[in-house]
Order: sequence, then structure tokens, then C-alpha cells
Amino acid sequence: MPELPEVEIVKQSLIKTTKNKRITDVIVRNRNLRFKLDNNFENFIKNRLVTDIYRIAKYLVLEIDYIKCILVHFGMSGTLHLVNDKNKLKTNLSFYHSQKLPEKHNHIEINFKEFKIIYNDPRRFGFIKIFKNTELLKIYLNSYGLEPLDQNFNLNYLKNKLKNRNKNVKNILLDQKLISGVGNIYANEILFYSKINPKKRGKNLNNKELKKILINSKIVLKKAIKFGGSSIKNFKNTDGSNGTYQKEFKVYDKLNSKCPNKNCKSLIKKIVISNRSTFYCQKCQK
DNA sequence: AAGAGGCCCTGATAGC
DNA sequence: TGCTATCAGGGCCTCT
Repeated sequence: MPELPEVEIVKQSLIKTTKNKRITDVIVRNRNLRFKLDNNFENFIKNRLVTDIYRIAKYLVLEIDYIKCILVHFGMSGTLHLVNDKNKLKTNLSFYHSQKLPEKHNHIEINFKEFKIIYNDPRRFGFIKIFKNTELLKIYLNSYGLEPLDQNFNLNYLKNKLKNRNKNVKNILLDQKLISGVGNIYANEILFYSKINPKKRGKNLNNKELKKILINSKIVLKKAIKFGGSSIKNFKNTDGSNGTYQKEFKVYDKLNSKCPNKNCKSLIKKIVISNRSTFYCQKCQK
């Protein structure tokens, strides 16, 4: 699920609904997420004000009482649901497109006066961490690379990060320490638009190719945000969808489809790179 | 030291 | 229908 655009959409929904609202109660049903939820989590946020909500790469940050914060990572299957007191979905948060609250895996419930937010995560690859101040959060994310939408994400930055890299460009795009916020879907799409073979090694990319990655990573992510992110897996009981960028996919999950480029009759190929599905056009991506 | 692969976990789906 | 195998939008850890 959640790559940068999807988390951005969640953030935007949360700003509208929970900014400057007070948390009245917290219920944790399962602490065993990717990392065990801090034993102090409930006390840490109970009766506290959510003073801001922002996003760093694929992380969602809830600022608490102007100083503290909690960091949310959605892993592969984490979703947030805003529901009213009767467990009816009040607003669809983000990329999750069911009208109903899932029945299982509702691990954490954060109550506000008139609604609550529920963290659901079947695979439990997601996690939540608490930080006493934003300085500590900065230290935690110290090794993270810039995200493509950062204004300092420019040609020089890319050159410095990719110079002498033996790593293939697909893995480079997925390496959060080099470039943050991009996941498997958008990595595939960015490389298609850039006409670069995913297996090409970083050190072999010329300036022109780096420029294409630079520009297309910004374009693809911005467009995905504009479309409300991507919703790819159909949950049961689906009934409408928020994110529609999946309709714009050029290569992701398009095995054996015709290459979308005009005058190209090649079919989209699927290979596995470091255990992740990789889709590309052999003709167009060199 | 950088890079590849294993692994954490549940659920949906394909194939027999 | 019911089993098994495979695959998912991530990233930390270990090994080489």
C-alpha cells in the first residue's frame, strides 16, 4: 500500500478532521505490530491535543501538544479509518475504499469527542513509534534520503547519491536512504516514463537519464496525489474508491499488456528484482 | 561497505 | 469444495 502519495492523502484527511482536537481515550487491542507498541503509548497521547499532522516520506506524523509526536508507518496493509460512535464510517480516509469498518485487525483505537480513528493492519508490517520531541524524531530519520518532492531534490543531489553505485536503478529508487517515499508501484512507473531499464546500474546512468528520473519522479508523485493515490487490492465489501491513480498505471501489474507508447508493439514484461515484481517495456526502456 | 536475500504476517487467488 | 502454493504497495537484519 502506502507510498508517498497515499500517505499524503491520509495526512490531508487528518488535517481536516483531527487537527486541534483532543484525544479522549485510547484502546490498544494488539501491540504486536512490526515493532512492539510502546507500553506508554496510551498515557503518552491520552487527554492530549493533536496540534499538527504532517508527512515525512511514507511516514505520517501526529504532533501532540506542540512538542511530542507519534510516527505512523503503514507497512504493506495498514489503513486508518475515521468512524463515528456507532462504528459507522464517517469519512473514508484515503486509499481505503470500503464503506464499512473491517471486522478483523482493528488493532488501535484513538477516541476523540465525536469520532474515533482506528488503525487496521492485517499483516502487521506497519508500526507506530512515540517521540518525546521532534528532535528525537529527526535523529530517528537521520539516515533517510530526500523525497522527490523536496525542493532540494535536484540533479546535484541525485548525482551525489548515485555516483559510483553498483546497485540497479530500481533498487536505488526503493532505497529509502537514497530517495525516500517511493515504493514498488511508483518506482516501476517512474522508470517507464524515464525510458530506463530497471536493471541498469546507478553508476551507468548519464546526466540525461538522471534528469529524467528527477523530473518524472516529481511528476508521477504529484499526479498520483492529485488522483487521490492508488487503490490496488479489492477488499471485500468494496463499494467505491477514493484513489484512482491505479487507472493511470502504465506498466505496474500490466504483464503482457501492450506497451502504452505510441508505435511500440512490445508487450510489458515482468521480472523479479530483489524479490519485488518489476514491470517494464524491453523496447522502450534501455 | 555495499548489496542481495531472508523474513516478519495475513489474506486473496490460482491451480490442481 | 478443499487443499496447497504463490503473491502482495515495506524495510530491518544478516550474511557475503
